[in-house]
Amino acid sequence: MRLILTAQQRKAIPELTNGPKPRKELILDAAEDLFSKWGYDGVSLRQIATLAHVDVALLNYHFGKKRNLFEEVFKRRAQIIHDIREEALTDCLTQAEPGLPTVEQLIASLLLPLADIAESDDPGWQNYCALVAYVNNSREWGKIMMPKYFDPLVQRLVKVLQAIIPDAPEEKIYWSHELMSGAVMLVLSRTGRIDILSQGLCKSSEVRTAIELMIPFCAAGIQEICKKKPEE
Amino acid sequence: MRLILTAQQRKAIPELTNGPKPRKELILDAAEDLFSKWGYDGVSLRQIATLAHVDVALLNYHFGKKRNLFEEVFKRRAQIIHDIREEALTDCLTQAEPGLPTVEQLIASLLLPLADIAESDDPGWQNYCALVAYVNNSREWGKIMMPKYFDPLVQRLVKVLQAIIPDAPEEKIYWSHELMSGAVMLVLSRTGRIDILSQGLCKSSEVRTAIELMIPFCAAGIQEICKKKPEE
DNA sequence: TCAATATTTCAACACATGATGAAATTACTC
DNA sequence: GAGTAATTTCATCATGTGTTGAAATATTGA
Repeated sequence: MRLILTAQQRKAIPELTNGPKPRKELILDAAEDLFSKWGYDGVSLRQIATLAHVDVALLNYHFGKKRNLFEEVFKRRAQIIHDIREEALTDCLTQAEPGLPTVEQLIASLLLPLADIAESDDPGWQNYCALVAYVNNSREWGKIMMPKYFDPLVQRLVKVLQAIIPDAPEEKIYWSHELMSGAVMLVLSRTGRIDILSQGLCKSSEVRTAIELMIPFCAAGIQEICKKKPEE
Repeated sequence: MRLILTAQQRKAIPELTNGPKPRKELILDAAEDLFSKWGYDGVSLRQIATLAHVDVALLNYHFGKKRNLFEEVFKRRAQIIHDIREEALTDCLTQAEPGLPTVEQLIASLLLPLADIAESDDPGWQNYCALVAYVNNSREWGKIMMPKYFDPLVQRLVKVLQAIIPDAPEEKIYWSHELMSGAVMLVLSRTGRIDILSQGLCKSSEVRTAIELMIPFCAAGIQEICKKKPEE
């Protein structure tokens, strides 16, 4: 049996909405799925090609080397996710005017969009969230991809936090973000560990639950370590 | 030039303390180093053999398949790290008797040993910490390795937390741990991201700094989300 | 000293990998 | 419909992979 359909055959199949997806996107979808689950080195081009029902050589035609395919997968949704979160942050700030939002409001504005995205109907977005977590924890990719697409927003967050908690030393703000970031990323990667640990009581698939708890958790944490210590 | 020394040659070199390390351990050291940096699939047996100055076939002789080598690397220090932390936890509990420790004391008893280990002089321990973070975030390894060597202690932690905050719903305790766990693991993996983000103000190599901030951060977070909400 | 055992090396295997050039097919434009 | 450009397939390359058996060497114990 032949799983790889010709372009003709694919056109003949009436897709859900309208017309077939371009093969270039099928490849990105498959790559996103596999990379998010097994990491860059854990996936071969042939696995991707098979999942996308496409010839291996086509990956090279559309994306060149493997590294570049990975970057394209990451880039595809990076801008979208950035824009959504930036808008939420801006809304949060304007709503608080002429004052400033609370720490909790601020954090919520950046985390709630992630919950929406991670629990979206589109499995592609779910995979992508796990991919971001993978990249963030990766030595090789983190320093290349995150600064470009995610750090600008973090810098804005840091500035606002400094305005809200003016006494806080800058490094504590950065470390606070690091801790929050670790929590977010672990939740987004949905490792299934908490399911085992809690014997089914908690499910790592319930990203929104986790994020809604994370907001007060981190807000309290940040305020705790940034508050003025009593003289010792 | 021949980098692979015979056992004879190796014996001739007076090692720092006493006698040469058995080759089996040299292999584990090299594997630990590389696996912690590049992950399971990112490292080949030949890379490990080269770093250990050892023949490739020797890896198979001592450890069998690659998967097994990885497991042995993980196991080697897992028990040690568990025992250290368990003792610290027990100490914390006995010191608080006949009462209970505070949330902060409890968390500190489990996190401070990690700071000691991660900032140990032995680079092997530093690598190992990053390896634990890798395993914890990994789909394939997390469910296999963590439940066996790390979860028992977490279960004890959960029980004590429930005793300290009796009103807290069990799932919130588990989620609290998940969030803390994410923060710890990101710090232990020392990705270098915060160095870039903060333009050198914070260094991901300073694990102790991060962990000392993390303790009040998480303690406040846990108490915040576990406290009784006012009626709405 | 010598046999038995454990360790280490060597050479090679079958297979998977990323990559590519050329041919075949399809899509598009006039 | 012919001709051009874009897309897709096919066959293949060189290299790297994990793994293994057999030979060589070192170690141990009597």
